[in-house]
Amino acid sequence: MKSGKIYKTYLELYRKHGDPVSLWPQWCAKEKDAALREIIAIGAIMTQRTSWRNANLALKNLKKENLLSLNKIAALADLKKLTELTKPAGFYQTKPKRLFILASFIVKECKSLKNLGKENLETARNKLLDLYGIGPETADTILLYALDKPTFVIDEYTKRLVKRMRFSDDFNYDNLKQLFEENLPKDITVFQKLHALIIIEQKGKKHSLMEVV
DNA sequence: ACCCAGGTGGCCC
DNA sequence: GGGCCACATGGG
Repeated sequence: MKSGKIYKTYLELYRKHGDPVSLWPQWCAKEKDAALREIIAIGAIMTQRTSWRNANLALKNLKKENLLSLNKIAALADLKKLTELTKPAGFYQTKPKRLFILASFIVKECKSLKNLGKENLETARNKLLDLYGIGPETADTILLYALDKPTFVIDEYTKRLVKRMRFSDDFNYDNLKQLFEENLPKDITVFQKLHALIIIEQKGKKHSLMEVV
């Protein structure tokens, strides 16, 4: 493809919508940095094929029970409580299990999210992809937003943009990811902001998770 | 009574 | 290895 089209789109979206501060709920902004990164990792699972509104209900339930923490989730004896609290996010047979597996991996194998972030990007990505319930989009969301790694997230919104703008007719996840990464400055804030702007462009700010409190 | 929402893993061929 | 399909809740 003609180089620069993707970056130009970023600049246009930025001019149109302004700085996309955060896709995460307002109440998350009050969290401390390390806690916010954990919420993002947990939220990445809760939002799988689920409206942000419902994902946010699950996050708020976890917060109310003081379980919005990888350490606390990993320490649970069974999935009963997780199942009950995350029910609004749907898929109650799989999401609690996925969440527990992710939390256990971070706590037991890595010791902390921060430690996972010290790994090389590809190593960390492959470790996440090896976990049950973590596919490329969830892995990249965690890497980009919770670990500040330069990896581009491809979701349904991004695919629709690619289709509409005719950036590519190959919708393979890794190929699309590579296309964006090759046509953008290797700058995590650009990756983060473009992904957010793509969503705002298509849904409108009023529907974003940010507004759901 | 439909349809859809930050996907993923398990089938099938 | 690509193409379907089930999975579940809450809102329009």
